[in-house]
Amino acid sequence: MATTQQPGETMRSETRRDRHRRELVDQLCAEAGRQLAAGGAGSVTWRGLARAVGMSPASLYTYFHGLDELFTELILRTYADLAAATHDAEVAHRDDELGDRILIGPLAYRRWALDHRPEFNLVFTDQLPGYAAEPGGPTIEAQVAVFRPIARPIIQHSGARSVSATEPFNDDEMRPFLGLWGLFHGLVSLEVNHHLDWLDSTAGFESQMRWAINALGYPPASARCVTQFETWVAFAGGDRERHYNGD
Amino acid sequence: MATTQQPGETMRSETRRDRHRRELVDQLCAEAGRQLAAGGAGSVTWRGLARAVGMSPASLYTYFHGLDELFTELILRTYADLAAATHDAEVAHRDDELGDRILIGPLAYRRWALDHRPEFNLVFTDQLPGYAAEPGGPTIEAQVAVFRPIARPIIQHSGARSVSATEPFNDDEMRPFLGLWGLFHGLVSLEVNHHLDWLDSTAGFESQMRWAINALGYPPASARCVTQFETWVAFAGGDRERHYNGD
DNA sequence: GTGAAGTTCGAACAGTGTTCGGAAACCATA
DNA sequence: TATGGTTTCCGAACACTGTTCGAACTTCAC
Repeated sequence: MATTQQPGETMRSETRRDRHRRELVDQLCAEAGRQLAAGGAGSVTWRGLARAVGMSPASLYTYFHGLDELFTELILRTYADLAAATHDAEVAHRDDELGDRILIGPLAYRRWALDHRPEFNLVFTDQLPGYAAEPGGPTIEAQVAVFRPIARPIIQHSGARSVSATEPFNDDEMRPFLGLWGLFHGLVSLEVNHHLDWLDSTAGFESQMRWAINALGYPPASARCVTQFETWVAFAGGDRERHYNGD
Repeated sequence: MATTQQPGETMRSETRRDRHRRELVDQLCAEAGRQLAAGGAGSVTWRGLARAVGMSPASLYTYFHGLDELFTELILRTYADLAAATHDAEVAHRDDELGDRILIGPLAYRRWALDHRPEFNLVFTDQLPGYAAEPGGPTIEAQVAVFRPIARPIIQHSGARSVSATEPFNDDEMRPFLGLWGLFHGLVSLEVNHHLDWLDSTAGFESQMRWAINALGYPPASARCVTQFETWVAFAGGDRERHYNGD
């Protein structure tokens, strides 16, 4: 269980144990993320994790109640990384025209997914049996944080009231966005799992998204939008990468 | 390795061992399908399978080279079951109007997925590390068999030449279908993995599909199309179920 | 300094996939 | 029908896995 400072508690100074605990939890998550990226969810193992940090397998139970709890923490951190990717992309292209701003979100979503295939599957498909995010749980907010930057251009354009950066969208605001989400999530999900290897999936994704943006009544994105985004990723994308691994 | 009669071999009468082998492979796949449906891919286990059929774990290596080979066979059989679902739905509604025929495919796709969540994830996401279907492999044809009945109304309507039931579609015919596939696959994938629990996903799916059919320029599906399909599933769907489990 | 709380570890248990050698059963052929 | 080769089956073993327990050890708050 990742211990976070409860809001009601008295603010005590961080003790020596607390810092060690915090650093070790980060180290464990980073190592788990490495094993996940290397060999998929099936190859992140309790004993291997203990071996990587030089401790006994039994000792790890001080920091996580078991493999399930470690996976939920890993899911939350992966959500945060994906949210950072979509957020950074939206911020970097905030001054572009509307069509480009709408296209940027799905592009960032796809780029992150193709660079983090096991993480994408870990977050979006049930790898463990019988696991379901409880309605009030932190998974929901993490999910909203992923899609807020993608939906912001649309909602800012359609809605009369402006949308603040921190205020979460409610269901009514999310619903018209459902179709677009389904489309690019489906295409990305198929591509991540090698179901679109028989075609030029990059061009296919771009053309499908342009068609959808047009069909929804928004102005078309510029021709240079995709290449502009890719060059931005090439320069700014590397910085975030170290941020994810936590070391 | 599921031994099938090679076309070049001399046709010998099925010996006692051959029948026993065939029946046991079917029994193993059926049992694996049961464990998969019950607890997800992680809970179908080699020793548990041996226990279920009353044999030693070592003996199973006579029929499958290992857990990976059993999973690929299971994937193929699951593909066949999903293909049967979409095929049966298309055949049953072949005389409906164009809009309804287009909507029926995604409805059948979604219905099967919600009734077979672990199977859906097994087929469409990489559960094992480093597995990728080879280009000429049987997975591709199995995938085409799933989508041929869904795409048939569209291709029959748009293409000048008629499409036979057995002839596979080529890439050019599949590409305009990509957007629709991405849309309903994405929505279903999200729904299967409990990412749409916060809304009425049934109504959302229906409205999104109707919108897409309209945006693509096809006539709208009738209002009673969905309820008609569901009642058809309630009567005819039960028959196919036994067909899948193989017993 | 003292008692409580947190941390670490070794040992053990039950479970897993897989390999190997030998003993049966089966089957085609002589 | 007897023979020889192939196929099937099993017990034992190996190297793993997640998890629990109890006892030592360290750190913290008072």
